[in-house]
Amino acid sequence: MADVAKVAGVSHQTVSRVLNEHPSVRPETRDRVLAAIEKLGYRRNSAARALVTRRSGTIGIVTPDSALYGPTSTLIAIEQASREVGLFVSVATLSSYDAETMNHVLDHFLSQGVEGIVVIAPQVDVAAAVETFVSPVPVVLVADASAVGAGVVRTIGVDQYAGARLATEHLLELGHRRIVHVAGPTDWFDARARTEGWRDALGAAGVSPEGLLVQGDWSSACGYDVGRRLTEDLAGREATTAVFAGNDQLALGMLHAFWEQGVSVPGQISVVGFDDIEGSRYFAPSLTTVRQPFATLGRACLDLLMAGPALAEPAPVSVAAIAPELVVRESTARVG
Amino acid sequence: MADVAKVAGVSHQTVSRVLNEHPSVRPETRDRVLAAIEKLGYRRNSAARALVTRRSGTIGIVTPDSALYGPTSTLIAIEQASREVGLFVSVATLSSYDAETMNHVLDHFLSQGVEGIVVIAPQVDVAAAVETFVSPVPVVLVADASAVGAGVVRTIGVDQYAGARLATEHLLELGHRRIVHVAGPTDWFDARARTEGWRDALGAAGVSPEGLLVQGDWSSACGYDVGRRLTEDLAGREATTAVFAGNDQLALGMLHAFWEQGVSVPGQISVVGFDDIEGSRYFAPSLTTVRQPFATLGRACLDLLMAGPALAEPAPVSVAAIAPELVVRESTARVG
DNA sequence: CATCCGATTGTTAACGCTCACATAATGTGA
DNA sequence: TCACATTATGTGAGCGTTAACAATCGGATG
Repeated sequence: MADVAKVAGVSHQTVSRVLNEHPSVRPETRDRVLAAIEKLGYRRNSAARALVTRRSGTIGIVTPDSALYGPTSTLIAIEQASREVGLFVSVATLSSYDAETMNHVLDHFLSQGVEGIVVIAPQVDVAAAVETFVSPVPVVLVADASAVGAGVVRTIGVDQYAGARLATEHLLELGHRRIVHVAGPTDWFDARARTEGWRDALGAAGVSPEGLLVQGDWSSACGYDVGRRLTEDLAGREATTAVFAGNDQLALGMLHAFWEQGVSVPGQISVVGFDDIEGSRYFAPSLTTVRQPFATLGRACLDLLMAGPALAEPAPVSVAAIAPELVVRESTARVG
Repeated sequence: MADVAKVAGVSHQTVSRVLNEHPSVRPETRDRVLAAIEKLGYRRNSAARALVTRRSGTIGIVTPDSALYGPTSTLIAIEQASREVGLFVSVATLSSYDAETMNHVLDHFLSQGVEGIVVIAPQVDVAAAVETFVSPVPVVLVADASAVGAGVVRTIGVDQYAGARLATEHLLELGHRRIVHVAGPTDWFDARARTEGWRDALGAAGVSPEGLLVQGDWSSACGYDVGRRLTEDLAGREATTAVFAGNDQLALGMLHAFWEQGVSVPGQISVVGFDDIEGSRYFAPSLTTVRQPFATLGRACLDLLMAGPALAEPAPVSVAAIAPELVVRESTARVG
């Protein structure tokens, strides 16, 4: 910077002013400085800048290391939203969710001078680990509303409960009553909320969920197994006529099982998924599912992060939920 | 740091020594400093550290903003490999690949003091933009070997060509001759290499690729369209008996089209994909495909990045290719 | 004509850390 | 006992930037 100043015949501070687009710099001077910068191929050192301003133009994102659709999509969405507002992101993935590891990661971010931290916390223990941390910069938790505990952090997420109700009510409207739900792992907020939504929708329609809940994980393999088992009691009087899968992968596995067994979907059984993953439109048959608006989530997440002064007192507790959308395709049909 | 020094009754330099695990600090002193750090909740400011050392324990990853399987998986893999060696990552996604944008991003990384940069460059223009950049830290290009140009960067990638040969030879061995290839966008290295592999495998078997190449993109929608068209000429004398899809999404779309039209896979036509995406095992039928070893890629990428002194002269040009693996499932069968 | 104002530019002092070197403390062998 | 390593610690400078304040200049004002 000193070199630039010398070439342009000004002080280093004037160079700094030009760089920061300070208003009171004569256009002529500015041009001279710009020319010098260009000539010397000068680049401002952002470490030095961060040192003095205490800002870095960077936010930190913490995410579990799973490669599952939800967390991954969320990560990408936040990354993109950040780029739109000119922020860079630093990413840390967590394989264990104890408070110590979490603190270590948040420490790193903090000492890097991040201006905010987003924690993608699909699982209960991740959220719990965050609660123990007091941060000088805003922290946003991407999780279900039910994750809010001590509440020093702002929370946002897609309304999984509403999505599940949407899905279940869709099946109910088609006349289904025996609607099995294959749930994801119980330590996932999403799984819990979806199960709740399904249960409540059933309850509202006067249907008992008794015996209709199947505990699973998020995998297609699991969906396949459940599909096989379901096929067996398809003959019975009290046959299942519809399934609400915890996610599209589960649905895919089930579809595969049904296809293999010659069970017609939606002829004999209707299937609804959750996520609208890339390709679910082309399953056999194309899958009715619940689409999560990740782009919206990403932007909302950043809005929340940037709301209020960066170094404010503990942020106001706020919880926001984004409405998902039902995408009706060919895997669901009127019962009978 | 001055505060810590005061509490511990030492100089700031000694604190610095403790933090950097310098050998010549008396254990007793070290403990005292550590206690003071703990007590004060002190965190080292890495901006200041980066300012003077010009290192940050962070690497930068540049990736196109597409949410496609390849780039995304690569990103995750590198992130995980980085974590394993204790490096943090900063991510920048690019939506345009001109040299200016690329330079801006690399600038940011550099001024942040990254110790290395990984550029995920699935497309030709991304790689080209990198070539113009001279970096004081090592740069690794994740791309096909054919991306190597001016060659100031090290290149690594999965051997798409070999994968395509594997896939095509598998079909050839099953007796197929009319093997259509649905290729990805021509500005993608992967698409080009896969097409080449297919063409060469055909050539080696004495089969002309004439009229068998279909230009597509990576989408299921495109696969579906091609599938529909293929169905029409399935009646003819010179019928296509197998398809090598550029990726699994394309394959999924085709499978959907065939399923819809009542075309039996692999009875009437065999299908091979590429990627082995989550779920391809549960397509209808389960998909024969080529698996890319992303975890290996991530680790290799980091090895390459960390090989040699961080601030060395232009790194030796090196190109490494990782062998993919054919996963045979039910979408392929002997012809006839 | 002296004074004050705003626009522009320069000067100096941090920011928090590590590096190079100086100094003090301890041990070692002749 | 003394010179001489060796180990442990302290001192001062400087990394490249911005913030705060000072200084200069050309009017406009009274």
